[in-house]
Amino acid sequence: MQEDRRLAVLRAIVEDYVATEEPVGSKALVERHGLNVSPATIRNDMAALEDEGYLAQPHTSAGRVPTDKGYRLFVDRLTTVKPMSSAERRAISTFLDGAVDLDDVVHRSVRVLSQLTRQVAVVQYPSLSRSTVRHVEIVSLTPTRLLLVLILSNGRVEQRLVEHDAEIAGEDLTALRSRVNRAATGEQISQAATALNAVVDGDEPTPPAMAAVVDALVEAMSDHRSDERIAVGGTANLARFGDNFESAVRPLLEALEEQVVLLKLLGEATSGGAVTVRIGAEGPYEELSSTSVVATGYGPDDALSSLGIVGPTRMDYPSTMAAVRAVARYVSRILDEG
Amino acid sequence: MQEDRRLAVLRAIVEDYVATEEPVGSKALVERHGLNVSPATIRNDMAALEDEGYLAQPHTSAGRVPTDKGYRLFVDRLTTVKPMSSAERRAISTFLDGAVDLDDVVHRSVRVLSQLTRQVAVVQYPSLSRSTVRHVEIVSLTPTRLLLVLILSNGRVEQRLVEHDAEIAGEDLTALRSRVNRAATGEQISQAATALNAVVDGDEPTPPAMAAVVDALVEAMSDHRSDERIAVGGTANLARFGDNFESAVRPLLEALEEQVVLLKLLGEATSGGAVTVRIGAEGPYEELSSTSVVATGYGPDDALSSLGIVGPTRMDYPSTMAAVRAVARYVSRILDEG
DNA sequence: ACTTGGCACTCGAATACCCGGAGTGCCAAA
DNA sequence: TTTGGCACTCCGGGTATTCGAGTGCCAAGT
Repeated sequence: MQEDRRLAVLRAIVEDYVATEEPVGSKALVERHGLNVSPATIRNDMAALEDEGYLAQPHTSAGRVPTDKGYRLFVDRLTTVKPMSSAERRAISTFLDGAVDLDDVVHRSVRVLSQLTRQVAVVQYPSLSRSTVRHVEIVSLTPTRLLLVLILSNGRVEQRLVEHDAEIAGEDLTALRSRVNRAATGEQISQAATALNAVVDGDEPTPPAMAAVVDALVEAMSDHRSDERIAVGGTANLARFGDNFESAVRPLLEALEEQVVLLKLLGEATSGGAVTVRIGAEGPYEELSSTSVVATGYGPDDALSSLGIVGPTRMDYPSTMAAVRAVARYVSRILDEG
Repeated sequence: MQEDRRLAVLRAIVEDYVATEEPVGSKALVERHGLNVSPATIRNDMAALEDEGYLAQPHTSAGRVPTDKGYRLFVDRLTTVKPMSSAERRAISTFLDGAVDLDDVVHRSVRVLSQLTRQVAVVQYPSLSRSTVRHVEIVSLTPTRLLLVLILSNGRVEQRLVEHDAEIAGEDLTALRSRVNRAATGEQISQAATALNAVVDGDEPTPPAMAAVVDALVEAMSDHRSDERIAVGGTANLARFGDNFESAVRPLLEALEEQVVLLKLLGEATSGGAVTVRIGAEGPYEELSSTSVVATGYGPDDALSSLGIVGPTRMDYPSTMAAVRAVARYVSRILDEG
């Protein structure tokens, strides 16, 4: 009974604080929400919640503010991710449907996500590691220069230049091309790499430049630089951080340029289809103690890559989570079709 | 005589103001710099400079601050772009030499430029329009799907998928490939497009899918999306804008995401090898009235593309211009070699 | 066992006020 | 044309005061 009300109070405080940006007091609370009790009762509850660490007072005789722990409880137990309006759904789909290639999908996703949430959006490019080899093309640019083009199932195209000493005859090149494709096409990228290496070590006589070509391909496959690419958008929304520029915005801007940090943050989210929320100092980055990350995986099994938003701990979690989830779904669908 | 001193005063004020961020008064001026006159004299000069619009007073009985016009005169007539220290030169070259591909060059450039100037750096990707076609590859993915790979002299690789109805025999494909390459290879991108179109309209019988292939290639060539790409870095330096977040930083962040605006700003700079400076409201964007752009072209003839920085009007122009110029030169050199 | 009204208390935010000092403009003398 | 002198202005920072929202606690009520 009382327990129920306490949770209701916590929820109400979170909602009010998110909306007003000001510590919320007992009186205002009971007025704004339909609690049928007196302010004094609420005060007792608030005191209890504070003891348990869910609320905090900026200073004596000010209203209460949710702590990280309070937000945590809020998102874990008090939140029902509210569905997006059909208008929003339509906006997402039409905007994303206009994309012409992979890069464009990513860019549009960042954009729509940042506009929807009015936060800084972050989208990791689809990672190589899960995708399969669709085709390998080998082109002779000059007598001693080969261009390798590696086409992957996720739409990404990597190319490498290979120099070699001996000239290669046309038919050798054709043979090389077909052998490489036989070994790699259709394989997941990691298997493809080992399969290619096996070809070189095998019994069949290998054309002269084979080793160099295979090396370059394997390197291109295991080069996860493109795994690490990230698109960021909506930085202008940082303006709404309002106060504490030096303490909050600057470290965030720095983190946004340090892709490693971002990847770490997003990475935590890739597991299991749900939307993940990291609140305040829960992560290992102290400088980001006043920011939260809402992220989720996307792509097949939600395991291809991840996307999300970064914002102040004081944010509208339900809407934000809904937006992140919705965008992730649409992106997944589009990647599936493409 | 007096004219000379006035200019010296203007220069001194600009330098002091940039360094201290505070309006500079007559007394401080004559102390800090070796002017051999009394403060009263300086006051007269300052009053004159104010009449002419080069200085302004934030309020009565405060020191003077340069106006945009003042900065303009400063960069136009009072500035000798000071050479970079050899340490800085070395830093630039070693950092840039580590780049592995075109994207990497661009990214590293933004990075080094933003660190050097402690401003927001902006680098436009090398534009297609000036580059030549190095090679066109046509790969048959499935019987009815062709992959076109267009390799340009600036290192960029564009690819397009083409669907067609009729199946294409291997020798037809080879013929197609060689004819396309004969027409396009080595040509500037615009000429290549017209040459390709000419092939289709010519007398020789054209293989069935020729038209579709040519169309796709021409479209890829005239698709200037990659012209419009831009890399931005060093946004964390915006923190040093200090005051006026809403009025200055927010519009800037928004502009940084509106690539069109950035391109416009950079675009002005592409002409004639020198470093261009746009100060405050000189451009068409009123929201950016307290920011300056320092930019220059790079690449052969400095006409390939452009790079620069965006920062507050109150910035150290000589150093900044030097840094921009130095980075542009190194990037040009690297692109030349690659 | 909760809830509620009352009441004294706290503390930040806003307001008013004052003061010092840096800076100016102007004038008369050099 | 330069310079010293002088009266004046005005911002920034410090202090005092007030105001009010909000709290904690207690005793009474259900």
